[in-house]
Amino acid sequence: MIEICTKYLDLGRISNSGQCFRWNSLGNDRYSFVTNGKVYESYCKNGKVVFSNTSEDSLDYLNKYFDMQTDYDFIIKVSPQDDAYLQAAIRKFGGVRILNQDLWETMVSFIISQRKSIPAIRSCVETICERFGNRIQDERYSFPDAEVLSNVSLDDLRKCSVGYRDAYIKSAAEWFLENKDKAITYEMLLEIPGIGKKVSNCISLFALHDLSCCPIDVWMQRIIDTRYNGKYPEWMESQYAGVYQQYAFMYERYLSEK
DNA sequence: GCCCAGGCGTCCC
DNA sequence: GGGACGCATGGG
Repeated sequence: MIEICTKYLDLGRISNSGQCFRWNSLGNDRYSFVTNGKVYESYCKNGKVVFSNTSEDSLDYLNKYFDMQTDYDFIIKVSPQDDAYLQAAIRKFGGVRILNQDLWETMVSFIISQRKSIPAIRSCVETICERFGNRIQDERYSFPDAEVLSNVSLDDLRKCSVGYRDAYIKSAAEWFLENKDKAITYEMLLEIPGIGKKVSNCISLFALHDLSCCPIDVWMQRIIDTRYNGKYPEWMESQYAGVYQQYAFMYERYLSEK
């Protein structure tokens, strides 16, 4: 068992943040998630986040995964104080951090994400893991690496409910194997069929950890149209745009559910 | 059954 | 460079 202490780490909200698709609620505010080829279990106790089924050798990984080196206090402090909408979003979702996720898994997850709901993305990703990943424990499987998916037939990919994205995934696998020794950038990702600005921004934010990247999906466009009269607010072009975007994305979805 | 989803590629102007 | 259109599929 290891613990991480912070006020900006809300497991429940992170699990529903739309940046990760392999988190599950275990009930009683406990969550499991698959990353780093392992299944982690976590809960919050006395202001600390506890990882109950792992030891010190995962501490460095989890500190990186949960972005503990970034000062969210500062990011929130320098946000525009006169923007009532953004400040309300921060108050509600300030416990969400931008995760440092695996590049390859994030590439495939967000290629799948286009024109799909978050539950549908989770379902697709989980099916791909069950069919092509390695069994870790119980019914949990690792995310298959690029070499494995590059050798899977389009038919077998399509059986995972990815639809027309099957060829995108396969060409992304080949691209990734060719470029795996290079430093991948936002611009390079745009070369891959099926990856446009929005998806490349998501990958750059959630895997390359460029906090200035600001994915504009249907929810963000709705925010621009209805909350800012069709004009991009200043914070969308700031150096922490991706973080503010995450709060706003979740806040707008939250408001629509009420 | 209908509508929508963390969009993109293509075509056409 | 911008706008219309088709796209596979599941969840609500």
